[in-house]
Amino acid sequence: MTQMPRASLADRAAALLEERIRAGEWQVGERLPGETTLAPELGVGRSTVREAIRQLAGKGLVQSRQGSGVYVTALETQDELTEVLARADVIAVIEARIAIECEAASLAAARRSPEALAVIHQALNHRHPEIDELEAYVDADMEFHRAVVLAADNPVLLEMFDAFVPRLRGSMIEMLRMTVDFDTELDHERHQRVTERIAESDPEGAARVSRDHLEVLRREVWQ
Amino acid sequence: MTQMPRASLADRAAALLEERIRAGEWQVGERLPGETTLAPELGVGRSTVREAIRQLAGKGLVQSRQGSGVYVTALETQDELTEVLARADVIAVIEARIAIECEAASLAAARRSPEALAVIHQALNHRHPEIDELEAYVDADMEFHRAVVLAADNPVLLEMFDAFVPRLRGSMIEMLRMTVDFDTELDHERHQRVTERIAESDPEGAARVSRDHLEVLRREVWQ
DNA sequence: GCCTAACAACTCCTCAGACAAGTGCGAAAT
DNA sequence: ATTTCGCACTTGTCTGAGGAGTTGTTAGGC
Repeated sequence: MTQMPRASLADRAAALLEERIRAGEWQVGERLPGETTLAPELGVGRSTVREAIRQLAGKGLVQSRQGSGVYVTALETQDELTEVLARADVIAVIEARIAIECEAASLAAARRSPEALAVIHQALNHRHPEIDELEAYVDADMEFHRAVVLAADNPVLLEMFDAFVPRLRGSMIEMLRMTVDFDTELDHERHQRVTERIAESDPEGAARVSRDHLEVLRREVWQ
Repeated sequence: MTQMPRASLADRAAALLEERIRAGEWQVGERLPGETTLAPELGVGRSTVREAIRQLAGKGLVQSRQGSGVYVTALETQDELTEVLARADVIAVIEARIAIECEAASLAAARRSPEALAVIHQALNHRHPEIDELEAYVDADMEFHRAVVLAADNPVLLEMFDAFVPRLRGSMIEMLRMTVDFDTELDHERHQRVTERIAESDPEGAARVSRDHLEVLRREVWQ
């Protein structure tokens, strides 16, 4: 019987690093120690550290930038859809959002479960137009839209929506920072209209209002 | 403006190898050429080839065995979306298809590139209502719908659609086998209407006709 | 005080060469 | 015929040397 070959040093180094990343030793976006630091720390040569890092890069956990360092990009391995999303431009993502959310709003209106409606209302109340911090505003916005998709009671649509969020968050914040005359009152009003249509069991109306809302977003970005 | 740093040699080598693997140059279980062969072939050093292979190993495409070689273990990485799709029931998938394809038809009508339109027409001609083999009929159907999504010119929508196809193919074939009085003439006519709306640059019409077509499908399944 | 340019000290990227460790095959010895 | 040995070939690992890009500091000019 042949002995099971123990895993290579690079494999073990990769596993060790992955464990430390998942444990939260470095947050997403943070930089890992340099190769020359990690090598003696892990008790291996520099090229072995490099191969370990490449392995994690293949899994989508880290990303290296020449001259700068190796950065944590995610805590879980990313799938193909998020990979496509990372490359796609914002317009394409918004168009896909229109597809998902209009249908979701329509289905939500058709199904209209009282519990799901309560979640939507709750998310709507979190969306104060007065929120001054951009990040909090965008997060509250995403929470509302997710509640709508959740109300559609379709796991496929939800999975797709969740793939969008991390990609869009940054762009939305940046966009709002650029837009000087963004009317939060008007924005909030549009969300209220979506909620009303769903509450009234008006699928077509819900879809239409959702579309109008997101088309505004697309135009904002396009300029 | 700062220049976008081009991908590293190792990244490009990995992409090149991945492409050749997916193209079927080596079957699952087969051995890749040795590092010392690949290095000059790809025009890079041996360590660079090693890092490229590590990257693919991280994605789960290959696996290396010391003293023996590097072997192909899979042709595609298991996607989270496809995992969800595998569990989701057919109704949920069709609903998601409605979301994607209506918007895609609408965008296709709005953009209406002559080349994409030609592809749609070609796919439509492949869809003879006389096709007696169920599998061929469904494949021709999928080809047509994919052409529509392709015409939308949105990589995100296309990725999602492609995730649907393998999941739906089997169910569609089974469903058609059950449906005794399936009217292929009527089915073909509906596809023609979609094509016409796109050719006429009528986004709303294209979306509406697409929806009607898929709603029929949903009702067929539901019963 | 503010901005810019040059610089130094990092970082990762790539290569070449050397040797270790494991595999597989064929020839030689039994 | 079977076993053993050795050789060729594979991946694994380390090191040293530059190349290339980034970042922070510092000196100089405005």
